[in-house]
Amino acid sequence: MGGTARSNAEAAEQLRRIADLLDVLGERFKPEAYRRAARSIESLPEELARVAGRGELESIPGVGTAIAEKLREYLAAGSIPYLARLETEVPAGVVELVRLPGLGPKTARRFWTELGVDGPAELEAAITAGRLNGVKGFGDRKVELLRTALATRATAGGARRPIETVVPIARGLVAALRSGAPTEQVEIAGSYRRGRETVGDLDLLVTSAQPEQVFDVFSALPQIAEVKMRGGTKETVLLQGGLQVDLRVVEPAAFGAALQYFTGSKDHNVRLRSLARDGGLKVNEYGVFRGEERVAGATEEEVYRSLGLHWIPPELREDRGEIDAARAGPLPTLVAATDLKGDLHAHLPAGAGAREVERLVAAARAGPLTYVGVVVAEVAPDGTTTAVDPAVVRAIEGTRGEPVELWPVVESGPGPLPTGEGLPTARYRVVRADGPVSENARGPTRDPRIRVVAHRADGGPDGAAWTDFARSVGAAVEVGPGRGRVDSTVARAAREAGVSLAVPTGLGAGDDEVVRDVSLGFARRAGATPAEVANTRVADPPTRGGRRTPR
DNA sequence: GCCGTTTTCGGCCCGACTGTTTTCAGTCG
Repeated sequence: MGGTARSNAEAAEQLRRIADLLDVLGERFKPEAYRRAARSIESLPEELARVAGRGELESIPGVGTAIAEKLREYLAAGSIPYLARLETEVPAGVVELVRLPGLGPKTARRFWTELGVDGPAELEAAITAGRLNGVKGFGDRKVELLRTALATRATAGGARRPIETVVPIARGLVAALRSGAPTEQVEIAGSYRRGRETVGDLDLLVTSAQPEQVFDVFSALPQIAEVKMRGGTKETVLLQGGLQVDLRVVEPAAFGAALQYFTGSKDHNVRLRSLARDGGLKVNEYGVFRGEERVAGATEEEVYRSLGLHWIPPELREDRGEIDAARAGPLPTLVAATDLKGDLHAHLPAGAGAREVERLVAAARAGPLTYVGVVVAEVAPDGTTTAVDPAVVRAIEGTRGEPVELWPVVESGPGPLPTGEGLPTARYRVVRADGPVSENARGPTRDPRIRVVAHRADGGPDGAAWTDFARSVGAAVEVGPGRGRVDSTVARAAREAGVSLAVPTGLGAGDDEVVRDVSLGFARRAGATPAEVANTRVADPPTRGGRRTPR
């Protein structure tokens, strides 16, 4: 395979380009079909080529005969002739026009076909030359909006960002609305609530008897850079830093319906609404209706119940079979913060002494956690070892039998552990997936003391190889944010292969709760129950073969 | 282009907001 790998992400990108082009060509339903297939492929837990190898492309939701054929072309040749043909029909600049805020496919097509304007630069020139004056549908205000869109396109903050960077911002906004505005309920909906790895914007939902006052307070918050739009029930703003936030005010009787609606995902909602239609009901953000009568709306539970479904945790609302499951019976209870009884992998700050050990114990006790695996020595890829101060090791060992036990841990790469390097005695190993997990690396690594496989490093093995490795040594896979994150897709594949997950609690990290909650979100998106998470167990969890390490 | 415990054809979620509008089209989420 020359050049870039034929990744699922790249295949999805090809389908999205087809969708964009079809949009401009005025197709009605095809673009959404291609985008739905793209989303589906992106969240696939395995490589497209393997699915294709089994002849199962058509079993991917949203992929039918035509798209499957295009995917096969892509896998074989790295390109799709249909896409190439569309690209000759539509100038590239016209697709760029659609990316400008407030400008959609209809307008882009008009610019292109009626005015010969086929790109942002050409549009800029046309505006300057006054060629839009007198064109139907383009008054002064509209032209001004286009000018602004063109001027800000380079600095658009529209990209999705990692959820862990958005959590502190979101919590600040919620706190401000709860304390400073006349609100009753305040929740964040959208992909944030679904715990997605990345967040494109924030959807805030509140109930209030005085929407105008809520908008006034919100508009005046110091973190808000610009109010983009404000109506009677919703307001859209841009924060400093470019994150877009939509705030909606609804009445209490509709709060559950609105929360459900704005939590999504889009595919989940589409399926839910067609299910409702089949049952003679209508679902919108105000409730579930039979004719004029509202039969549900105040809580999410009653919305789902009125459709004959058990409540579905937000993290599972991706139209991957959860609706059928919720019709058949209650869904499994997913792991939650209160289930976590310990942390298998924590670090002390560099140069830590006995005081930092005490601080860690106090933080764990507040958790409340009963054990913490603390890294006392790290082996770098070149074999050099960095160990904590011997006094710290003694302090850690001194917690044996205490309400919070600290367990000394060695962290290394996947190879065999160097011997005679002055390593402190460790209870178990945390392995960084920072090198190739080949057979000859795995063989000598068969070490029953490997408990956690963590930190997928850049350039390290992919999620599947890593999961295989974890299974082969009987270890749990650590999920969570950050560089080399293990996202919910990898975690789901691991869980389905029978591998336990480890959820970091963030002890010793800057903001404990953010790391813990984001990691929990990934585990929940993977469908993990408490029993499938290693650090929900109270005692020292069993290693491979169900044995317990000697205590 | 996809999809089907009413369907292999005829559907495809639905409402808020804006601008240029005297009744609606386009965009967005």
